[in-house]
Parts: sequence; C-alpha cells; structure tokens
Amino acid sequence: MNREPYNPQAIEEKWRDFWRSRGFFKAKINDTHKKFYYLNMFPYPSGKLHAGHGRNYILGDAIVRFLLMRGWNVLNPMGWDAFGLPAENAALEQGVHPRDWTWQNIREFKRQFRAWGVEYDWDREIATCEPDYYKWTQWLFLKLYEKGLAYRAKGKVNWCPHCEVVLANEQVIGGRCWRCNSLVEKRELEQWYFKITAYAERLLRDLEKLDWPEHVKKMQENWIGRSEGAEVLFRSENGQEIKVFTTRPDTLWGATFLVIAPEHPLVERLTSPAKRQEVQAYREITERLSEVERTSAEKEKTGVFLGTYAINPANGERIPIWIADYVLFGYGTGAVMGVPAHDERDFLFALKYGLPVIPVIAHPAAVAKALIPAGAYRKEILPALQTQGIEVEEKEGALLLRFSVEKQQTVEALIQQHLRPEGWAAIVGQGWRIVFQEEVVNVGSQAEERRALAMIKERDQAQRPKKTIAEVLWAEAFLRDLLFHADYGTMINCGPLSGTAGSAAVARTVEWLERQGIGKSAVTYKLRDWLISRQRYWGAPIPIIHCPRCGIVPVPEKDLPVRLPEVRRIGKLGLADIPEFIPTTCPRCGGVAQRDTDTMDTFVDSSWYFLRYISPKDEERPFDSDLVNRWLPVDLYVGGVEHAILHLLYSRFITKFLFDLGLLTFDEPFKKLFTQGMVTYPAYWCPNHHWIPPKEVSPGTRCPRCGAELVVSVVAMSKSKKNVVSPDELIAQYGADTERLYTLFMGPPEKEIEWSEEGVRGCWRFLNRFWNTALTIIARTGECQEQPVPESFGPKEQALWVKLQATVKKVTEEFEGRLALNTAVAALMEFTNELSSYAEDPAADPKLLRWALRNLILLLSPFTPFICEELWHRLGEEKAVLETPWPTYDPRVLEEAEVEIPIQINGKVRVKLRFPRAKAADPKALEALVLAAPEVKQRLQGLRIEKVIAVPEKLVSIVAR
RNA sequence: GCCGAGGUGGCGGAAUAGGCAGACGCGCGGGACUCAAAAUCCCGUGCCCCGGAAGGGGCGUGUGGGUUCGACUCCCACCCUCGGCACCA
Repeated sequence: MNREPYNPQAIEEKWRDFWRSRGFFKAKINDTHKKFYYLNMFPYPSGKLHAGHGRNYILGDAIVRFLLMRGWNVLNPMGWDAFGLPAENAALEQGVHPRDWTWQNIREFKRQFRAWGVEYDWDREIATCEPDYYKWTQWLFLKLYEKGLAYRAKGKVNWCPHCEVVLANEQVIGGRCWRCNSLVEKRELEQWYFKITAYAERLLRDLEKLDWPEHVKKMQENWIGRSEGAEVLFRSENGQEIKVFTTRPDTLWGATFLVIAPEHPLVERLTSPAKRQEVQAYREITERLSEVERTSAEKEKTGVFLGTYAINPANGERIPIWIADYVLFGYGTGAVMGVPAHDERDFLFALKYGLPVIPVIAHPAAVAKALIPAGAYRKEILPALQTQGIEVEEKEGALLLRFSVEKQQTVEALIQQHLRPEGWAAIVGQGWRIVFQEEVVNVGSQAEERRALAMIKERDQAQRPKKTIAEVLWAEAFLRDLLFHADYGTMINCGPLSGTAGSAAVARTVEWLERQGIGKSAVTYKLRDWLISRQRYWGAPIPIIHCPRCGIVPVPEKDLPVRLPEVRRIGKLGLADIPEFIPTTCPRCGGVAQRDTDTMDTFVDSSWYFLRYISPKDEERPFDSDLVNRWLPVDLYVGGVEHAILHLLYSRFITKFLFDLGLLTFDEPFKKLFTQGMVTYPAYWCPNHHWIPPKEVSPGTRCPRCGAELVVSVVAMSKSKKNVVSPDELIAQYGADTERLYTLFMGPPEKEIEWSEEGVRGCWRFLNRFWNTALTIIARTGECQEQPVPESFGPKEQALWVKLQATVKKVTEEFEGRLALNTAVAALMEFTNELSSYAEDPAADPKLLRWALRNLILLLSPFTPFICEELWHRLGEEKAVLETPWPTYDPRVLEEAEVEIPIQINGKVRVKLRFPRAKAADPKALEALVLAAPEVKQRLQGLRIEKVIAVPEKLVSIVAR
C-alpha cells in the first residue's frame, strides 16, 4: 500500500496557532472550584533555549495537557526573570540597552516555546524588569523596612571582583561566585539586608509540611543549620563580659582558654598593651585572607594571645583569651570556649600553643592505656603485669600497656609499686593520671596539670622542653587515640556534676548554668541575613532616600516606582555612575537629598512573582489577595535543583512575611515541588581553541583547527561550553514531537542524563510506526463509529482489550503520581506494538481497532500533541483533543483477566501456568490447581512435598525433597 | 569529615508493602527489499556450558556475610560514583 509518509514539518505548523487561538491554555481565573496552579520556574532570558532546557518546559506542557483533559481549570503562566548581570554585561560590551537585549531574547524564547508546542496563558506574562512589576518589588522592600526586616548595616561582605558586585551568602558556592566562578573577596561595606534570620525557625519547621523531594528539604535544613546548645557568660579579669555559644555545655569544666574571632569588637578592650601590636598585625592578615583561604579545613590553625585572662565560671580557673581565625565572627556569638580534650580544632590549637588539656568526659571506649618510659620501672613489673593478664608491648625499653578500664586501679597500683623513685608513668583511660612512686596525680584541673608536669620534668630530662602534659603524652603515638574525643560520656573532673551520665550531661549542665546565673540554653543558626544590595544598573532601584538632616527616609508608596533612569550609556558602577539619578528632595523635610544607588538582588524579584500572575496588570496593589488566596499555594512547581536553596528559600521567606502582614492566608508558596535533572552532552576542550562544538569534532577527538588532542567531558549542556543541541535543528530534522517524546522518554525526569542522538532516532522511528498504524486503521475503519462489544471478543481481541485498560491505568497513574513519564512512554510503545500487530490481522474487529486507536491518540497527546491532533481530526473527530476527556479504564476487565502464575520448585521457576484471576486470588484454590497440573506433577515425581506457599495472584513456591 | 542520592546487559534504563530480573528504547547479529547503499520492515540478542537440532543445565542486580520457601528489594560490614555542606563551636 502506498501510504502517505509521516511528515512532521507539514503537520506541526498548522496546529501551533490552533491551540492558542482556541484559548485552551487560558485559566478561568474567577472559577477556583477545580483549580490547579501549575508553575514552571520562570527563566532568565539569555540567548536561546537548548534541548536541555526542554526537560523543564516539555515536562510541564505534558502535565498541563493531561490536567486539562482531566477537566482541571489549570493556571499555567510564564514570565521572565528579566533583571540581571548578563543583560548589563552585554550592554557594557556591545552598547545595547539591557532592555532591548532582554526583550530580544524574550522574543526568541517565545518563538521556541511555540515551536515546541509548549503553551502558556500568555495574557498573564510578566517581566520583572518592567516598571509595573518592579514598582511592587520596591513596595515589598518598603513593607520589609516598615517592619524592621530591611536594614542597612556595615560589615564584611562577599565581593566578586569579576562581576564587581556584592553577593549574598547563598550566592557564594565553595568560596566562588555562583555566576562567574571567580574567587570571592571580603570587603567592608555598608549594605542593605533582609532579616531572613528572624524566620529561621519557621523556615526550618515548616519544611515538614511540604511535599518536596527529601534531598531538597535536607539541603535547606542544612543551610539553615540549627544547633541547640547553651550560651555561657565568661568574665575577663578586667571586667568584660564575653558571651560564648557552645553545643557542648557539658564540657565547660574542660575549657582552658577562650578564642574570639579577630574581628570581634571586644578584641580592643581585651588586648593588653604589650600585645597590641602583635594583635593588630594578626587582625590585618586575617582580613586580607579570602573566605576560602581562611576556612579551608587543611589550613593550620593560627592565633594570637591577647595577654589577658578570663575566669572559667564553672571552676573559677584563670584561662587565657586568644583570637584565632578559625572562629567566625558571623556565627553564634563570635566567641568560643576552648575545650581541647573534646574538640578536635581546640585540641590542635592547644597542642600548637602549649595550652593545657584537661579531660572532662570519660572516653566511651572501655579501654585504657599506660606508658611507662624506659628506665622508669623495675623489671619485676613484667611478671606482675602478666599474672594480671595485661597486654604489654616493649618498645625501646618503654612499656606500652593496654587493658580494660575495670583493671585501671589494679594496673595503677602495680605500676606505682614497681616504679623507680625517679620514674614516672602515665595512664590514659577514663581520665589522665600521672603515676609517681610517692603519689598519683589526676589531671583534673590546671593546677594538677602544672604540678604533674613539673614533677615529670624534675625526674625526666627529656621532658623539659614540653609545655603541657598533652604534649608529653602526644609524643607517644600509642596513646594518641585516647587523648581526644568528641563523644558524649560520663562527666569527670566536673565538680558537682562529676559522674553525670553522658545521656543527661547536656541537660543537667544547662540546668546548673541557669541556676548559677552564668548561662542559659540557646539555639543558633548557620543562616545569615540576606544581603540584597547590588551596585548595578539593571535591577530594581532600592526605594530609599538619604537626607543629610533626616537620615534614611523611605520613598513614599505614592511615589513608586523609583524608575531606572533612561540613559544611553551604562557605566561600571551602575546607578552610581548616573549623576542625574542621585539628587532628589527629601520627602520628609523637603530639603536636598540623595537617592540610594543600589539595586536589589534579582532574587528579590523572583521571590514573589508567583503571586503576580494572578492579577498581572493590577495597578493598585502587588496582587489581588482574595484571588491569590484561592489559587495558591502553587499545586505543582517544577524547576532545576540548582535553586534548591537560593530561590526556594527566599520565596518561602517572603511568603511567610506577607502572611504575617495578613495579605496571604497560606505561609508556604509551593505545596509540591519537582526538580528535573540536567541534560548532559560531551564537551570538547582544545588547549589552543578552547571549547569546540561536538559537531565539528567527529570523527575522532582531535581539534578540527589545530589537530590537538581534545579533552572530553560529559557535562550539562551550556552555551559557554558549546555543547548544546539546538531544538531548531532537531525540529527541522525530526519535528517537535520527536524531540518532545525523546525528552520525556530518555530517563526518569528527576535524574541527570546524557542526550543521545540514537535515542532521538528511536523515537522518530516509533512515531513513524504509530503514524503508519494509525493511517492503516483509519483507512480500514472509515465508516465505523460504534463502540466495541466485549461480549463478541475472541482471545486476541480480549488480550488487546485488557492491554488497553492496563495502559490507560499506567499512564494515568504516572501523571498523577511520581511523574516517571519515561515508563508511561514505554507502556504506550508496548500498546502501539500490540495494536500494530493486531491491525495486520485481516479479521480484526474494526470497532475495537478504531476504539483502541482513539484511546491511544488521546493517551499519547500530552507527549506528542501535533501528530495526535492531526490523526485525531483524520479520525473524523470534531472537537479538539484538549476538549476531549482523558480515557478511563474499566478495573473489572483487569480484575477478570487471566494471570500467569510462575511455579517455583525449590526456589527455581520451573513451570508457568495461566489461571483466571478469581481462582488465582484464593491461595487454597490456587494451591490445589497448581498441584493438580500435569506439568507440575511431572516435575515433582519422586519428590516429597514439604511445603507449599501460594501467594495470591503472584506465584506458587513448592519445597520438595 | 558530615549529610543525602545511587551502583542492574555493550549503552539509557524497567521491576522495591520480599514473589517470573533485564519492560521499553538504543546498539549489535542475521534476514527481506535494493544493482548497491541509506531508509524501512521481520527475526534474534544477559553471561557461560552441553546438544546437530528440539531442548537442557549453571551463573547472574558493586563486594562479603545474614534473615527467608523465596532478596535488585530487608539487616550487618565494606568498596566505589555523584550531589550538597564543610574550622558552624
């Protein structure tokens, strides 16, 4: 038969405007009876879309088409996160206005969406760079300011030298700029912040009620970083109060020094005159270090003694005060107590600077060790230890002992008994004990530590240079693993609290601190306030006026928006480079004043856009609260994981703030979140010509220009690495449906996956088969309009009928559940294959053929809408696909279908039998049927049946010997 | 280092309230069509062994143990990969 070939270019174009002109994607905004707010993260319009971007939009479009056919009133808007650096950089480099550059890209994006068949409710389009939008971003700022949640502060901020702009903490990834990967520096600047920390607890707690991927919630949880502990008040000898945060108040008795951050304001008052110069020098060095250099864990700890002392409030001991760069000013109170016996960093610091180590938590391991230096003991000790069953190792004359803690007293007594007068020995176990012939010194306080050290030095020349007992013990590698630990355990050397069990240690210490009035329980977060000032042009101007008389004055709401000045040329300093923008009059006193020249972080723009879609053109207010409260929270939000912290945390914060203002009745913006994975593709790097497009490389892996061997890496598609696959080319070659189908079929949508040319061809072949099968069926069943009659089915018809029900079930469930659409596509391919072979039978039932095809077209239409719409109309349907209800299935057909039951004999599948489902559902009946089956009887010949396990509808397992 | 996800054919991946491992697709092999190739269509395809064939047997989900009639799935220990955080007191 000479059939019309599948020609996507011819059919696709005709449907592109059909859906739009019919208004299928327009939400009925006032009818929220059966509403569904589906939202894709809006893009930053830069350049062109590539096949990797399709992962997000094609998935969304398929879901929305499904929902529409299911009868939902879907709100599915799209807009533009249109402020940002690339536009401004393009402006600086090419002299184009950022707005023109941005809108040029937006037009391109919209053209590509249309080509893909990805449709939105374009009446609701928004762009954050337009005054009618950023007016309300500024309004949001004013509201935050009014509530004391927007404030200006001087401080060390992250500065990207390449972008010449400050960055929020969330925008520094591993010490580098999130956009350009430059090393971030620290600068002291006065900047605007949003007080997101005021919402830390709620942002953490409410994660629980979100239907989000667990790993995203975990990331936010870690980012917020809640720590429970206590604040303890130390007092310096010159009367300064030093507040310290610790998660381990139970180790307070072991605090032998204090360390405060070099930038801590108390440093001035705590430095002794003699140390002033050294301290100043150290502070300057620290200041110059980048965040990465300073916080690299490998970096050796450094610090400087301030020359003054504080008192440990638990035991009254004098402890030195240090500054060190491992203590961060921005976390906790910027000061820590040094407990070297139970904190690794403190231990290394103490060892380096000769600060005493006092163990105050018993070692959780039930072993103890002892060191008896060479010449310190009489040799009768050896048999004595052996009778006690103590493990002894002799090393260069010294004895190294290992024993369980219960034997500690026995061992101690034995050692003491056999020690020479000038000898000494050390036992480390539950605590540290130094043994001499005349006494045993427990290292439980600084005084004891000093005394023990002095006594050792008196006896042992070699130990004279040592500064602490810890140093003496550390010298013997055998003892090291017991010298420091950070576990919970019984408190020792802790005065009134000694003996407290590890499980109660923290609570009891906090209680004790509160009773003594020197501390209280406290919670700290890693989350810092959100720095939102940007020294740029292409952003929403901060609506603030600086008046020499009135100080900081907010721009009155009626004067919003503060418009971006229209200028020809944009300078490197952003708004600060535009002299005519700055002067204004003070709204309070009417005098001469100056505008704030910072713009807001673009993440402020995107922290509320999902609200604006509801009433995008409202000139009176940012959003229509009444409608917003009916439509939100967003039912399903889809976007990339890269926003797991940044955008998603900021949006949650702003939503909670607007909730507190009484403008919203919900306090979480996104009920369900789905994060799609990136699409990767090989990228080729030439040492001479940088990134080479894959197309120019093949065959081989050499540079087409210089022949150099290329470095290949499979990485996310990106324009900068030139490894993008162009949708325009794919559509020209295979059509949009093929690209859509492959995008949804290539793997689970949440996983990162490599784009495959061969995979695309597979989908192209499938659509050809589908097309041919459909045309065959349409030709054969032209006149027939009746529904199939199951009563008339033969076995082949029945099998196809059952398969159809199963396919409808599978596809529907994937859309409504886990969104593993790759498996839905697989099911549709299976069904197409079966339908296609059934259609070859000249005796095939035309009613069934037609019905099966009709359903297949509907099921496939969210994936490949063009070919389906075309075939749908060729089938003679009057309405559009999107006006037709989604197919349903009859569960009874599936229930009544025959099932195949595998029969295991001694763990191996030996026979497979088919039974009606009703029979297989009853374990007793199933067992009887199986044992009666001749194939099974034959297998069991000569064997004695020991056990039969019949699992209804699944399998039968027979154990026989 | 800590937290999280994950290791299944030549490849992308199916199958987890414990029940036929490898759906679907790619690739590969064979065949048809063609002067030929491409495209398309049909058949086969986890690995190994016995057999001329029909057929039969063994091994297989990162490694080693365990629970069970039965383990990709549960438990213990370990190895590797990816992602996030990382001197956070």
